[in-house]
Amino acid sequence: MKSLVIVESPTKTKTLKKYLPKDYVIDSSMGHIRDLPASAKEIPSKYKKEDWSNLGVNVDKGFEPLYVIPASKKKVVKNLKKLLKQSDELILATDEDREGEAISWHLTELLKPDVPVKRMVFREITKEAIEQALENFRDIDMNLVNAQEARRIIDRLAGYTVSPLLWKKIAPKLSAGRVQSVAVRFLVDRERERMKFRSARYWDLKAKLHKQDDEYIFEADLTHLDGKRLASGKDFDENTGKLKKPKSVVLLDDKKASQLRDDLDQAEWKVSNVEKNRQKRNPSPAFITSTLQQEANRKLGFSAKQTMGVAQKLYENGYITYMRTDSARLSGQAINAARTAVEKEYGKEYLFDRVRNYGGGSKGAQEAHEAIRPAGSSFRKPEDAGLSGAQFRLYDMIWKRTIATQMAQAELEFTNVTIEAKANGKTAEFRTSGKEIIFPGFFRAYVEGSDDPEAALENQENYLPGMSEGEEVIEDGVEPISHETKPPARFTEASLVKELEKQGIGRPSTYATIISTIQDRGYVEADGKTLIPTFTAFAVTELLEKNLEDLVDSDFTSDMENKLDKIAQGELDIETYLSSYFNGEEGLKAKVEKQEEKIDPQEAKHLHLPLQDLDDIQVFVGRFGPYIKKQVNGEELTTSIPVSWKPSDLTAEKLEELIKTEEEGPKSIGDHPESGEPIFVLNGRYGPYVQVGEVTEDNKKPKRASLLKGMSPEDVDLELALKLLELPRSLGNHPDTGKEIKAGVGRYGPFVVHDGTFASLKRSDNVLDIELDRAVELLSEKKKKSNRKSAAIKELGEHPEDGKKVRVMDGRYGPYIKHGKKNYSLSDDVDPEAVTMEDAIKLITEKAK
DNA sequence: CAGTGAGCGAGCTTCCGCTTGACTT
Repeated sequence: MKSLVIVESPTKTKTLKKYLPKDYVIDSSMGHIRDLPASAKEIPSKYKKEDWSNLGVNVDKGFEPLYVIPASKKKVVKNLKKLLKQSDELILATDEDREGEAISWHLTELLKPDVPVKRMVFREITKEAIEQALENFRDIDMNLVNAQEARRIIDRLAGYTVSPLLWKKIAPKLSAGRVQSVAVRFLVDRERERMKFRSARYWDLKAKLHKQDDEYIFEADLTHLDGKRLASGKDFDENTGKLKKPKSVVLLDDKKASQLRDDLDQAEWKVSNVEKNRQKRNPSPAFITSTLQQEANRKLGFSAKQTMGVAQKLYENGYITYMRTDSARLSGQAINAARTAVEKEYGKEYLFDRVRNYGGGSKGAQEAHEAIRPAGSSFRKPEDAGLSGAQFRLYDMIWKRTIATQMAQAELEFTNVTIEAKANGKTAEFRTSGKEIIFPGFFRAYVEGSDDPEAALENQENYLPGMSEGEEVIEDGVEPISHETKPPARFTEASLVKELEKQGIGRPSTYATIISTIQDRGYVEADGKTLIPTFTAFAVTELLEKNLEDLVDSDFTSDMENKLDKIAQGELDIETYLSSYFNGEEGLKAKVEKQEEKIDPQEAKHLHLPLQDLDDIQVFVGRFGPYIKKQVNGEELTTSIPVSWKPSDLTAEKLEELIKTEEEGPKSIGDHPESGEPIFVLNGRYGPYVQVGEVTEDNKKPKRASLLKGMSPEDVDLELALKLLELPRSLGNHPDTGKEIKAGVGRYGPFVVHDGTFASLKRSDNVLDIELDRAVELLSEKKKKSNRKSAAIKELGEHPEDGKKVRVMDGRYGPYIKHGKKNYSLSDDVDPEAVTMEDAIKLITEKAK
């Protein structure tokens, strides 16, 4: 008897093969094999005329979905059909969650088996688990399949009815969805808080102290003055920068702080209180997808996408368990392996006396897989695993975190000491605290990273000499310290994934793509690790908040999950649910239709940013990017916001300035000494530039030149403008060859050129006043390189996505990155020695676009 | 490159969740 077993992932087929009888044929579906049509070209022609064809769901007839096989899956289906013909039995072993159940159902629908069909489920691939699964087949759970279908249809209806509204009202190709719109709103909301934020400055004192019989100097901070608490960051209102309760705290400014320091000059310093307390710490749960992405981002600087690429490789090569999971649960096998490793590596005293297992993952977790951990029944030590580069670093982190779960608690002792300084009738209270690690426990293996640098200090020791109440200490100087309150930090990929997961939005398989999607749609730009929402993000979020609140509310997903649970329990009918969402007066369809009439496109493009004193300047997003508008003397003036500006860069002052240049018209800063034409400083889409003469009707383009980086329009005088317009300019002739050397600004920045050889200027050079000697120097540096053959500067390791080698090379035309056989030059302002794998990957993906 | 912020109009854009493709140097 031949059985065909279908799983979701090809890697699983390999491991599963070991535990299944020899005559079982195992193959994979590669995820879903059928779906609603993704685009117009996937809609079968016989449905194209239908009103609902674009949705792929017959909303007029019971929300019947139209399923198609995407081109990429045709081969898979054909192959599975062939294999099934040769089999006597079909065993569906897709994942044990909502999506997995649906995949099994789609497989039966497509393969139409005329042999017996069995559903097999297991949560770990071990001999016992598989043997048990083989004896406990069940049927496909149609309620669960219905729940998945409802989820799929809801997402489609929401996404494909609201997105077109955005095309009509704001800009084509925009998108909205249950997940992405909430993610974008998180970013926009945080940015609004930052824009409203008003910083405050306050001062305190830091005292250097030592014991009478001990030279060790420690520091203590002023916390109270004459019994009243000193103001610190949390006492200030974020939106005003003023104290929330001015009467209950003491606020020191620069002068008062210095005065107090002088007053304390003759003070007596005495320990007034010593408190000790011990605390125990438990290790974090084993990794799930979201926490792995966060830690790799914090500790290794990987993006979510990179992390998943590296993890995929580790998984395929049998180093780790499945990397897309929402459960922190460790199997019995894993716990044993971890405990064995702890004992071997750290000794028995580091082993936790009980088994520690963190069941239950996040909100809405489906727990089809266990935690991400080293594969197998005994863990390979990272150093002995034969890994390098990114794979080694990620595996090492996973190994340590897993081991740590079975390690003893860490024990810490905190000592808080209060010291009083009395002088001139004033009592100043200083505090200091020490931290001692009594027993490191799991700290030996693993300490969780943090987005907050202050919290990262948590696990460091902080020595403090022993002191007792009443003891006198000696002052070694007191210094006023100024502090500034900071706005809430922008999201990073790590903190966004954390927030999404906390709200139960998105799934392990989608966190990385959510971030890509919102970037691709132009809602977000990454600046290093931070994610910054664009003007478009503000416009879209505003429109949704005002008109379709559900879609930007994270409660929508939790509400949907509750309904899906009911469907999965057989307590709610799928059509009833979908109809209540889509039809009726309060349904999505009617709402969108109503908004389509109601919303004025011009008003939808009008941003309401939390800016103060805007004085009727209005901000819009338009076809050519963001622009501003103001009525001046009955006339409507508009002008572009330069492309490099972010929403949070806007201030009333800067916008006034833009309007002013527009209002005054092109303002001449003088006439060209030769032609006599006026020279203007103008503001264009790419920022400020200078122009000679007016634009005439006859299509002739006037001479123009952009301002250089860091130049401000009001600083441009005639002399500077002429210099800019002169580029490329001649520097004279090369002393050796007699040929001319020119300086100019090109696509890759300022350069000098001689006899067809270009050399980029360094950051410290200025193209406007660079002299011949310096140009010769730059060119000869370049020449030295050109006489050499390319040489490797640094090996970076393997690219996480394709495993090809990445290295930094020094070539004839300057340093470049070599990725497989492709080369990418580095710009001159980066230090080739300091290039990291992360930089290289960024460059490669950018250039590949 | 760069100034504008409108409109002709066929056919298209868009969602979320599963999973990894590989024609040749």
